[in-house]
Amino acid sequence: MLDAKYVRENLDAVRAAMADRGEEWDFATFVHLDGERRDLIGEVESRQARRNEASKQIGALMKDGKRDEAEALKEEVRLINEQIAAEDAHLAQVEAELEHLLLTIPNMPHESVPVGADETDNVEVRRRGTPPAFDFEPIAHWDLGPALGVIDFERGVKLAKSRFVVLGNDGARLNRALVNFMLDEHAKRGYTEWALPALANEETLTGTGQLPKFEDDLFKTSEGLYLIPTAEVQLTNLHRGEVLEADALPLRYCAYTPCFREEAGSAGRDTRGMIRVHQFDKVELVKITTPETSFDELEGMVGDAEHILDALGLAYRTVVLCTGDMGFSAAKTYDIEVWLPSYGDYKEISSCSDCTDFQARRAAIKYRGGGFKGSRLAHTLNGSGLAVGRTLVAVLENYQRADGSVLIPEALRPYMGGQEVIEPRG
RNA sequence: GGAGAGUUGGCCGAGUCGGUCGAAGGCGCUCGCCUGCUAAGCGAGUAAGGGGUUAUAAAGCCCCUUCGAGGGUUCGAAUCCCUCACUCUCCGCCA
Repeated sequence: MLDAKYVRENLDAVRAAMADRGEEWDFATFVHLDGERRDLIGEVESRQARRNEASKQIGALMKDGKRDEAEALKEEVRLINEQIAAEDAHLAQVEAELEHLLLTIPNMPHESVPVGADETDNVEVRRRGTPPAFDFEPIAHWDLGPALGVIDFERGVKLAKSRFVVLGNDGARLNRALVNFMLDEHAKRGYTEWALPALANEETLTGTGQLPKFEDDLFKTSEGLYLIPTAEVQLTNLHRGEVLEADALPLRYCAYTPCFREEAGSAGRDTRGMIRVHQFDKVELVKITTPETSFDELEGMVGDAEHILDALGLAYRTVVLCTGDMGFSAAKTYDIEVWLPSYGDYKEISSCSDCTDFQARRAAIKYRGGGFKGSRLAHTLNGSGLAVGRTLVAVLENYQRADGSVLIPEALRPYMGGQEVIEPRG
């Protein structure tokens, strides 16, 4: 959420930013509601001030036994209250509309973000590793997985519905190895690990920006709770409504959770395999920091995510998303894309964003003690480190061999009981 | 799921026959004084959000709201009434 005052005082800049994002937003209604709100507040408050004054006088008069004078004042206050009630109702309606409007405007892109319309305008910042050169025709994971007995698409559909998958045998074990490997590596780099609820309430999802605008992307329970689409939601909201101490920052958190996405609107995209599914595992990184260090922390977070790919020996490239491709809450986002032979291209495996104070304002995450009076909004960052399902896919596809087996990257072997190869079933 | 107790400022904790309570006291924190260093001591300040004022710097000043949330009674509610949420204790159930 952007600050109403900021929008009011920087209308042109915000308009330009929304144009860069390719976003429509109702500026005219905002200006109207914002002005109306302030007018109403002025009126209501001056009446309240008069009422408070009169009430004090009544108290004093009653003490002095001047009943008649007190009664006259009581009558005046009754009238004032009627006026206040009417104006208050109007004000509440205006504020609700304004609030809703503000909750639907995306974050301002950082000045370093390239302006562009869509993913073709993203800018590559680095490329590491070399895609494997196969002396045989590599098999896509949607064929390789079932052949190895490690991925079962049909049974995922049977148990739940389409776009759910089952991992079995060495696949289940590899998945667990990846989770543990990632968490251990991030712990070494200063991230504190958390275990979190897989469900979250409306306030939590509003805090990080999924609600109210993107409810269609979420699974919702009959009790009004939502299945989390990412651990970012929980890690960031851990400190919702809190005032943190400046010297405790930055907070660096990580967590493994399952993630649930309705994937509404993506029918027909990545339909084969387990690239886009309703439930997947992810290790998430979140930082809460100060405005001064936030963009440095973003660079560090990207490095932490890339480290996992380096350690697994997977080829990848890192891109800065342009204004038109960035997510709702982000001021700047780096995507890390891993090489997938089945796509013959790099495919997103991590997305690291600096949300500046956008989520902090929604979630009231503040800090104090930074050499200023009172408290200020913190900055929040989040990044995948990494999407486990896609990492598993990348390992299978990139480490496959001519005989149909898959070599296990050395870094993972300690997590697989020393196992070095996944052999075809049978 | 049933019964009872509770929910006050960064933290702890006073505060019910309704007004002088945004709220005693303590801790913590900030500034100043004192002090060979440290410790202790002394003085002042220290909730949040919003509106206005000012030069759309900072500070200040004025006003409004907020004592879990929402509603009610009243000229006036932290204090009385109702509903809900959460926490704790006991019982039940259970991995």
